[in-house]
Amino acid sequence: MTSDGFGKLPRQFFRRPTLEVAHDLIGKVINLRRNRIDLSGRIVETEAYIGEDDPACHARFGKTARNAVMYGDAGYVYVYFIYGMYHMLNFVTESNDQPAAVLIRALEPLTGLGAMQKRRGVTDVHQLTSGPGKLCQAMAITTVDTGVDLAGDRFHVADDGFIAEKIITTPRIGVRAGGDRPWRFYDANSSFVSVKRVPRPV
DNA sequence: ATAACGATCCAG
DNA sequence: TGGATCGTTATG
Repeated sequence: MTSDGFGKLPRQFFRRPTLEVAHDLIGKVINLRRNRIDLSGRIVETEAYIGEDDPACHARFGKTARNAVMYGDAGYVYVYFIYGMYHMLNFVTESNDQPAAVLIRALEPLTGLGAMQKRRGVTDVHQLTSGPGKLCQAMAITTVDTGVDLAGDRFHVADDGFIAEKIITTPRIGVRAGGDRPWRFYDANSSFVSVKRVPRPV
């Protein structure tokens, strides 16, 4: 049923330049199981956070207990808690000692809609996973998931053959310092993107 | 020890 | 457009 057998992305996929990974993740499918219920969603929006020189990256102050996983190998989950009530899902990229990750900002819900609606408290499918905080709430993703290996079976990303026809690049949403970097990507044809922002003119 | 600040979301 | 709400980090 799910795209499981078609192609779970290997660690190699994540062990590349973060901007490439963030771009290529558009259209891929996140699969995970929560309370014996399969959940899945197609990635329609991402953002790259790259290294200690990126003022918006959590690695800007160097290695700490919270961001340690970003300094490890690629293909692992990094979830952090923010604003006292929301969780943010990231996938670690690049190689060891190159702290970087891709923030998953929005999904098109595919499987487990009922469970997502229950957790979100709404039924409108466009309100389930169209935002980084929303998708974590819909899929019960918390800091407990930090460190999960995406090469495993309980939480992975797959390629089911879908190809986004048009991917838009814009500055990242909600960041102050480093807000000028065009490191956000989204599927132009998706109605599940969090914020429609016109790409900054050249 | 303490205070300021978010890679957000939703109500008003 | 402002407030909720608390872990992380910097500063005294």
